[in-house]
Amino acid sequence: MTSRRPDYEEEADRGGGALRKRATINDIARLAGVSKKTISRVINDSPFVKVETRDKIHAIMKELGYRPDPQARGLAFRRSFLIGMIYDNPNPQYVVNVQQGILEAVRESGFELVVHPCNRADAGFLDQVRTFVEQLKLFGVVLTPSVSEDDDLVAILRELDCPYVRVASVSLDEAERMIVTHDADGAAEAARHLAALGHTRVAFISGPPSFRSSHERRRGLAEGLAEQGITLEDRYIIEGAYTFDSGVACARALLAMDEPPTAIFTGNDEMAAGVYTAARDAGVSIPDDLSVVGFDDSPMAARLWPPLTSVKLPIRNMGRFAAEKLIDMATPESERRTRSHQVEPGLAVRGSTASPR
Amino acid sequence: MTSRRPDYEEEADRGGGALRKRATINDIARLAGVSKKTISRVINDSPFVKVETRDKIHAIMKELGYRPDPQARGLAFRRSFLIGMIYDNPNPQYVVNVQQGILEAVRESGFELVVHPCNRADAGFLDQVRTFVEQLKLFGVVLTPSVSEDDDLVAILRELDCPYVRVASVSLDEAERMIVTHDADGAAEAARHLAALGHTRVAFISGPPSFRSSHERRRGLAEGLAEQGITLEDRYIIEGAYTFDSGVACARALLAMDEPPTAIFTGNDEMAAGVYTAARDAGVSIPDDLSVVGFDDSPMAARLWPPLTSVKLPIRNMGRFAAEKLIDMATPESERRTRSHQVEPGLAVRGSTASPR
DNA sequence: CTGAAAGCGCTTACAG
DNA sequence: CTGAAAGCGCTTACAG
Repeated sequence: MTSRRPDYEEEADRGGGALRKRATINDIARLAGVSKKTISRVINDSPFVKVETRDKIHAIMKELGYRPDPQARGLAFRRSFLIGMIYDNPNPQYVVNVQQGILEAVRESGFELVVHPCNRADAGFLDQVRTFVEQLKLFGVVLTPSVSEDDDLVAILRELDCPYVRVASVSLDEAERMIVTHDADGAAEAARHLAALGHTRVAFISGPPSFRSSHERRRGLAEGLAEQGITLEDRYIIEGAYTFDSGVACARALLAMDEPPTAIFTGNDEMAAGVYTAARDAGVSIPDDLSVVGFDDSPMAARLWPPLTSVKLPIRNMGRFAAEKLIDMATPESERRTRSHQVEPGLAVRGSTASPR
Repeated sequence: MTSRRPDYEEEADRGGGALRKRATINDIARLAGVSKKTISRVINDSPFVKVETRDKIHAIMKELGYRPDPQARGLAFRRSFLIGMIYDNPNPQYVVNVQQGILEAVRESGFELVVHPCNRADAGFLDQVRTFVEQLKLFGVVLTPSVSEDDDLVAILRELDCPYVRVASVSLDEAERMIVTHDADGAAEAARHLAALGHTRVAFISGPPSFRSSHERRRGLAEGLAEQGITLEDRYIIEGAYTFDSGVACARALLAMDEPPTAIFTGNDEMAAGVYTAARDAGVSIPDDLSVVGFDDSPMAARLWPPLTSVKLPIRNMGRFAAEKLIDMATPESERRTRSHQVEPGLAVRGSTASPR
């Protein structure tokens, strides 16, 4: 091989194919003096290759910078090396964090991430997901709430024989296929925090009932309060929609009560921001007149005034754990690293909570 | 073909391949009584197929729900049907919006989106991008700031013959490869708004100088003020880092001046939120004592109190336009829809701006 | 432990 | 306007 000036190579190639053509399995086989099947065995970590043969092949691969073509492998395997993330969560911070977690897990693994936002309200929703998974022959998919709660969707994935991991507030499937976020535990921690401050009239603004998390967060709050002998009264439970406007409206209703709550726990931070607005309009001071706790610990939480106390989920880790489980499914049990995939919510305590007057 | 009960099919298949095996080009060819080359011509919209032949083939494809396998086509084409998004922007809202725009553009097109966040400060940054593009044989990539400003990165893409479109505040490349966001125009609009309110002592908290946008936003502000006969004084220009904390620090310095500004324009909303904190600590009231204008119109802008006036970029459209340009590159000029890809910033006027006392 | 043949589902290059 | 052959870069199934 004669060495060429890079300039020349670039010049010669503009508009054409790759520069130096990348080595293929055939090149490696020829150089190693073995069949390509043996190269294939090395690529796939088969134990049926003599150690010296393997080492020699590895050396040649390294020298040529050889990397097997995922497209060709995929065609032969009838499966790609792509992991899909299917989601309908409107919270960008959540989405980006999960993506980052998945990417952390797949780094150096040869897998790549394909994103697929969707809308469960769309008529063609299930068909679209089916096409997506089928066309890309996805290696597996990560599902986040609320699509992770959709059993019809899961049925399609099973039918297509596409591995999946569901991220959800509560277990909905076999353990290997679940990342459980224990939202109730986080809500219970918020409840204990409020109880410790001396609150007894605690209200809950829930998300829409179609989200599991709405129920889990409520359950956790009720149980956490009950531990301290406090009742989450029905009159203090009100249904929001996980939106800012619904937070404003619900808070207005609560603050207009004859005996208004001294603390409000909201299903997410977005609604907590709505509570701030309603409180301001009503001349209610946070935290002096009213304590507020959110859920998500979004970046906004720390930017509000006073900064918002909020339940925090390790979202990036949730994405990473999910992808790791997916990859584990393809790894022989013997070679699998045992690793814990426990998700534990926490509470970021800030200035929006204080003892009632 | 005998029809089977779905139950049975599911039963029979668990853990195996796809249920009913999907039709291939060979099935279509056999049923149509032509060679697979002719099917291939139909798939690729070749004009060299008799109309009746084409129609017949289309009918058969439709009946069988045939969709060509992108992996197999990709292997033969030496190029995948994946579009990459390479980014290092820390703003999740921005990232998610661009992603949505790209997905809008590729919908029904058979392309899919692979995301690749990265860090320009990493030692292996360029190599990682090269591997990503090379391994996936990307159809093309969309670059957003600040990676869109990286000429070394672009050189690699050219070398790999990978089409790209750069999203940036100012033109850095041929028109077909650029989505120009005209940040300066948005900043100028902010300037005109402040001037109209009667402000003359206007300050600018910039982003890091390594971002083009920092310079463009400053330039636009200066030019917009100059139009109205107002000077953006050097003493009122201060360098931030696009972070909340830097916004706090810069605003503190500005408010401590003997003759503090009556209005502050920040390079992004995150720093504007920092200005709010510094103003609160200093007992300075927004907008009575100080007007504030941000950039991005992030969701937080409307949640702050008072709601933040901010320059708004059509981020989703920017992503869509970029992907459309990419797809256009592969479309013969004759069939290309002419469509405008102009990006125009706007100004969301809210409660954080008022006339100075 | 290793290999020759056939195949994954498409396209290119050539021929007619 | 249409097709037979070879090939894209891998793996499976079989044989030894």
